[in-house]
Amino acid sequence: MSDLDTTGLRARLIDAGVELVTAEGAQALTLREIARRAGVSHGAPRRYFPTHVELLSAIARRGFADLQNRAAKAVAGAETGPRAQLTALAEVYLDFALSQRGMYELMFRHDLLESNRLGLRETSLPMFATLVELAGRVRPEADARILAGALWANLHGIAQLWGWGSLRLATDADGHAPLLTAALDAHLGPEER
Amino acid sequence: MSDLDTTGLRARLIDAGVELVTAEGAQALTLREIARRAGVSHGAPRRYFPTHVELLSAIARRGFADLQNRAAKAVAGAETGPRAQLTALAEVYLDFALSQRGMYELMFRHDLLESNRLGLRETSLPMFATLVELAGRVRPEADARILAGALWANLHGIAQLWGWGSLRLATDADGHAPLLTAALDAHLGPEER
DNA sequence: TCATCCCGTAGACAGTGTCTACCTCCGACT
DNA sequence: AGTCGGAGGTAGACACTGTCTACGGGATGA
Repeated sequence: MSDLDTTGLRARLIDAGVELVTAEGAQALTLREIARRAGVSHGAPRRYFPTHVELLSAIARRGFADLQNRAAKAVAGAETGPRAQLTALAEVYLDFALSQRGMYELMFRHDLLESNRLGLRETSLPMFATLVELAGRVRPEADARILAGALWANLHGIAQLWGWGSLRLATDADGHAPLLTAALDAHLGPEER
Repeated sequence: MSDLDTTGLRARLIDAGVELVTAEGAQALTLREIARRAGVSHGAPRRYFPTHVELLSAIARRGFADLQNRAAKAVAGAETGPRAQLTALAEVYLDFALSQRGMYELMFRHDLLESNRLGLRETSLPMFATLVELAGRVRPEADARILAGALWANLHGIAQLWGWGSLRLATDADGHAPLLTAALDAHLGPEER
């Protein structure tokens, strides 16, 4: 019944979708193609996902969970101190967005997901909570939620604009790194305070 | 031949597309529906736009031009001083993104546009150029392109995350304003330096 | 007058998401 | 043991999409 069931068709459909979006991008996530890759007819998914959107949402939830895991691991593995942990979190976030482009794209394609109803916002919440907590410790004088929200927005914007080439800089060799450090320095203050 | 022709079918198709995306959002921009609204058969657009993507790109170019106009007007109308002009530019940018959601969404849906080939990046460039110029005057010690890029990314992220509800703050009444001022203060320094 | 294109029509085709009728097991109940 | 019922998947229809191709018609130019 839940996504943890690794045997049933439900899980196989989600698996196929994750592979597909990773390999081919969000626009490849056709209901019929997912069914094909899962080895069933195009009508079968309807048993478990009444609509295409619900299947895509289940796939996106996998992405949010993945990102959440990476973020938690990064924070735990970083040197202590909120600033270093935030840096690690931000690096992992951008790395995820740029290495798992298809999945990241899906995760923020609100027209493809049941964004408003339960599920997705809840899944992305824990990462934002740690973001708020760490941001509050770095700059106690600021509104932690605003600070964290602005920082998240900055990361998201870098991922999107850099990710598909809207934003090209003179220093192409460095990639997105200078943007990331600029964002961190701006919102959190320079590294050595 | 160009988008400026207000009589031919080419311009009528773009007009219909702009109205449609404004009223119904990006996913409503069907080739056939645009043709219907322009009063022609579904095969007619092919004369002027060999593919769906090219028609959508022409519509998006209208959006970029509109945004560019608003930005220029905002900068011209603001009090002198780069910081005030940047604030006005940022406000206009966010206002555009949130009031013209469908068009803004289309403008950054790279899977729908001929993003790489000529046209779109060039259209969004002048705004970025003024962004770079103003940013360089506010903080001469920083790399202007990096600074402008990071700020643009922040605006874009706020527009996206706030725009469809990924980012909800405690202070719902204020809307996105605190995020905007946080971003401006972070990248440009507080208002009174 | 007649030939030539420009420009739009109309139909076909494969592919899509959704709906519905059916079929085929397998387990439970009498 | 025999039968019933429903869970779970199949298959076909439907309306819609983007693209392609054959066709028409009307103005323009030789």
